[in-house]
Amino acid sequence: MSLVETDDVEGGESLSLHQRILSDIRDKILSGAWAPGHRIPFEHELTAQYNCSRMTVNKALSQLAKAGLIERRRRSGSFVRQPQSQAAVLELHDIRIEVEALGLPYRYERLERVKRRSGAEERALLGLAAPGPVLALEGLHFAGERPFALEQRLINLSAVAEAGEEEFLEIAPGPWLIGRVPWSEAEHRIRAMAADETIADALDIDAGAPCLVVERRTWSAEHPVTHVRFVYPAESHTLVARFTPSQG
Amino acid sequence: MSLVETDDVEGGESLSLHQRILSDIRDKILSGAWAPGHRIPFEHELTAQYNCSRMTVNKALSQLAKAGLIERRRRSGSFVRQPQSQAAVLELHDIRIEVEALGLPYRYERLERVKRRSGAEERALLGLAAPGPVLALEGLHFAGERPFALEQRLINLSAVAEAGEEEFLEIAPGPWLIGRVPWSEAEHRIRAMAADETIADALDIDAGAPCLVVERRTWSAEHPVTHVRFVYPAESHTLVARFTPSQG
DNA sequence: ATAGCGATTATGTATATACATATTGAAACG
DNA sequence: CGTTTCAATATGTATATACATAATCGCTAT
Repeated sequence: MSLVETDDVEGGESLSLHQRILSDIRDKILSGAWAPGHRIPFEHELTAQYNCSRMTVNKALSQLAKAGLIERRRRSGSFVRQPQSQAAVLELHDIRIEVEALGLPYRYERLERVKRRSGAEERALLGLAAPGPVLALEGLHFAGERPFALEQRLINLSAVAEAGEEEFLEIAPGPWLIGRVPWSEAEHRIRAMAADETIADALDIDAGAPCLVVERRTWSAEHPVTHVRFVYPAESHTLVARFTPSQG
Repeated sequence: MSLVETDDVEGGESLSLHQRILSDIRDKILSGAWAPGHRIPFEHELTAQYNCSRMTVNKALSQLAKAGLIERRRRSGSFVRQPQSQAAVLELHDIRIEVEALGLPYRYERLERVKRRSGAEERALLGLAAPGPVLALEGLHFAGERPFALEQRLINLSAVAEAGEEEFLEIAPGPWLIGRVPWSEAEHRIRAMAADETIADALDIDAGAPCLVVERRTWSAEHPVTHVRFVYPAESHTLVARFTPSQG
């Protein structure tokens, strides 16, 4: 069974066998050759076709199933799934890195820092059940001399007590938290908003000007950690997400 | 080796063994118990610990590595990776489904449909190298009686010839394309914008009002397929993305 | 000392095998 | 005729094993 009939001169790359099987099938699906609903050859057929063991075929098919490209049904076989779930990998970069990528000097400046017990609104933002101590921060990210983004943040001090000791005068709370608290879950909300007086003032734009607002809530092992709202002037910012339906 | 010493009364769920190993390790990492850089027990240690074969442990560790939570080094072992890459899974729903989820009747209405050779600007939007036939569409998605989103779309007719035959009078091009052309790659751009005259008119809002703009380019096996721009009035729309750093 | 070499070790990939589990289709039965 | 039962089948998971590959450690010879 391991004669390795090198009759497939085509590939010649350095892919492992199960990767080659996976990508062959994925290409058939993406090229449309195998339409949604089409039944993929049974494991034992692929086993014969690639002259390999079932485990190897299984590895490829399991991954395709996890990627959502195919659906596996016992006794029936594996089928190309109907609608591509349009799941996109959206990477939200560190603002410092974003700014420096523009070739501009980066600076963070704290505007406000208040420690208090969470009110009802703040509990809602954080997803907290009971009141507790929170740290409310407001700061500005600069690109050169111009304000690049306004940050309004709540930190749940019950989850991250050390944050209470930190001043955050020139270090942004984002990177500080990342290095300290591993996150297990997060939620983004992205929307457009007209700048109100406060925001217009901070960002040095006209009141009513359109802004992109990105809100993020983060949990670590079930505990709410932080809620942050970034407000970008519309001209200065675009979120870009590039992605593929599966993960190869 | 398969005595299955049921000494672990704790779990009791219905997870497969490799899933349990995976989630145990993931929890240790996410809880911070194993900090970045920490060396994870060797495969043969986990093999002993869980009283299972190396293949089973390997399956768990391979998946953690693919998810980016750990890094594997030959001869050295596996290590918790440094920075959580903040990759978010952003799902962009079908607008029809979004509207119907709000309990409102959905309707699509075509505003414009022009077939022409692509100009320079359109080639840039689509990512086309050479000029070719394109279909330019403009349409409105309604939630009840109110305009919900404006859609401006270019379809590369060299890639999807059949689209040239379709009128798209009441069927939105999005779902039509999804069912016909499998996509292999896409790119999103998300930004805020002030409504210009055309947009304000179509969406029945004031000129200058903030809008959320989502642009998407899609490829199928290297060929540019379509470029679409959705414009939402700021009040009517928020993108939500919920995600975890790994994929369990 | 140090450059080179081989033994050791952990991971990477694959095989052959085994049994569990869900589902289907057909035969047996009331 | 409808229902139950059962065997066949494809996937799901796990084992034991084997060899490949890369990196590191320690020894040796220069």
